Amino acid sequence: MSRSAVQELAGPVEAAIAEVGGDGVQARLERPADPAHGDYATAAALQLAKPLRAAPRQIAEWIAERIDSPFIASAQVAGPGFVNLRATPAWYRHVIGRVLAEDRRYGGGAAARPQKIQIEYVSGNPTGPVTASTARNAAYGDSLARLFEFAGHDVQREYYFNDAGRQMDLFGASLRARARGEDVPEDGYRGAYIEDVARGLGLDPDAPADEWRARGAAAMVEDIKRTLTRFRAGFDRWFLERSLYEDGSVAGAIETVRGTGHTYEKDGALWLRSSELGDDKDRVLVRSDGTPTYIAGDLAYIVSKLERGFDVAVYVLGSDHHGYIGRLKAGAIALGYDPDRVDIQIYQFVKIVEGGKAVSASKRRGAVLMLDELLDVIGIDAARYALVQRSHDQVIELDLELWAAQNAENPVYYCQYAHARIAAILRNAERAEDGPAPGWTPEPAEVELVKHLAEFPEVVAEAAEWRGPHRIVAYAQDTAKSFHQFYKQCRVLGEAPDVERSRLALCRATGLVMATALGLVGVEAPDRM
RNA sequence: GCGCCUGUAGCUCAGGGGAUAGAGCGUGCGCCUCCGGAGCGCAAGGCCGUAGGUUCGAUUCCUACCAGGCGCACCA
Repeated sequence: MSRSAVQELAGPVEAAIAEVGGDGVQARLERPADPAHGDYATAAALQLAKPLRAAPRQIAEWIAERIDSPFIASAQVAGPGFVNLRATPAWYRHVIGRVLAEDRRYGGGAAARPQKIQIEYVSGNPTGPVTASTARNAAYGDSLARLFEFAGHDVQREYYFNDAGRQMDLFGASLRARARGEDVPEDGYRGAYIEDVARGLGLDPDAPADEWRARGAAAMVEDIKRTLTRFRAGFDRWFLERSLYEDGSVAGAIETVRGTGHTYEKDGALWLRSSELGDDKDRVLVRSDGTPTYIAGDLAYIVSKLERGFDVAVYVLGSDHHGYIGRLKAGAIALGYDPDRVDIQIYQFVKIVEGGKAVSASKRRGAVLMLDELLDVIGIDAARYALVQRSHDQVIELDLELWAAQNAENPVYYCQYAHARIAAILRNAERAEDGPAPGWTPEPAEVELVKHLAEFPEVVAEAAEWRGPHRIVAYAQDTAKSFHQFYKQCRVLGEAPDVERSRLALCRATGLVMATALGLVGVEAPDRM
């Protein structure tokens, strides 16, 4: 783990804060709204006013005069008690040097506390192809997993196939009915793909429903894996719910919660007393007919996850499943685990529109946009970018026309274009650069760009901690903007040797960071477009 | 009724206690003798849903209310 370049500025400031009696108070450097105020600023003096019983501006003076660092050119008190800092050219050169030295590792390994994290995402019944709505789960979950890994956590990605239960029986029955030319059962699956799948299996229409179910599920599992791979959503393990029943895990989990005293019997069923553990109501674990509910399976799965040695199990679920939070946490407690080890992330729905008209609907009724179709229309990069650029707890609208456009209206190209431009400059350079020249002093556009590069490690750490990969997209967009401005204002090739060399180094450093950032959300950083 | 999420520019949305609230798209006006114009600059456009509270300081945290989305099975 490495301190970010911004923290290298904060260090001397914190030392000064400690000297004036603010031991342990963080500098928390921020960019002043007005660049005329300086490069970074700390509001620590304002927070110290009360404990130190002194005027904030006075404290700021004390801090400012004690700051001593080769990377800080000046420290000035301003406003109610801010200390405004100006970085030295040496710091800017240092930042570029660090990015180049750390290469694609730059920005990574910043997790405050590396953990073993298991992340389960997408997951669902293998009753049909992956839909475009589910794509948000895949884009978000996969980006989170990439972020965790990059931040320094040990990550396992898992897909949980709900291949047991009534939905699967309905799916099998629907396939069989279609093959026999009959109407699908009530509540059955009516999507157009059902007929294709039924035909593709080449099974005797009169084969037992069980066989239709098993063969259909196997085919859908393969189809789901193929589509997700195409979408660059990777998994280390494909877990089958059925296995939990077959190896006795479900029975074992039921015994465990019985043993901890969090169950009771009523109306011939076994209930989990979840209402006392934070859930809104009690839940049936074993039906009066003796069969376990899906909750029993969920409990067994929690045991499976946590007993495999993960510190935390992250679940990525759609907003229609938000009721799971209370249920799963209650289950974890009943099983004797710390509920904080179950980390449930809920993402809101995607409204897919085309020309202002909604195109998404339920899978069971058919007329649904599938992920493969979405990718055919707008491409993988645009789909990943569009689905992860906004906070996961924000309902989003995905306009097919906008994202399919091969022009400047399409936001994904803005970032990619910056990377391609950099690649073009590096291609055209006549000699390899070797870091910024020793006496180089950056111009304003360069200052701005380097600051962005310096802040990347913190952005990564925060994005991972807050489970918000959209911050990476926002960062990539900001950095791209900063580069485009630099490109316009500062010519690279053909300038004086020291300037050219330094700017080439800055270009290469920016290209590296852009590629890393886009890679974290599964978007490619092309050298040519 | 209860619970979760959300109300910020014309539209889609960033902003996880700090100074004059931002971006993309859209609108208007400019910028290619030079590294890729999928770009850059300038301008217009905001009671940050409403009302209270905490704080030196609130778009940010808390409460209530209003509005929208999603849920509240012995289905998964």
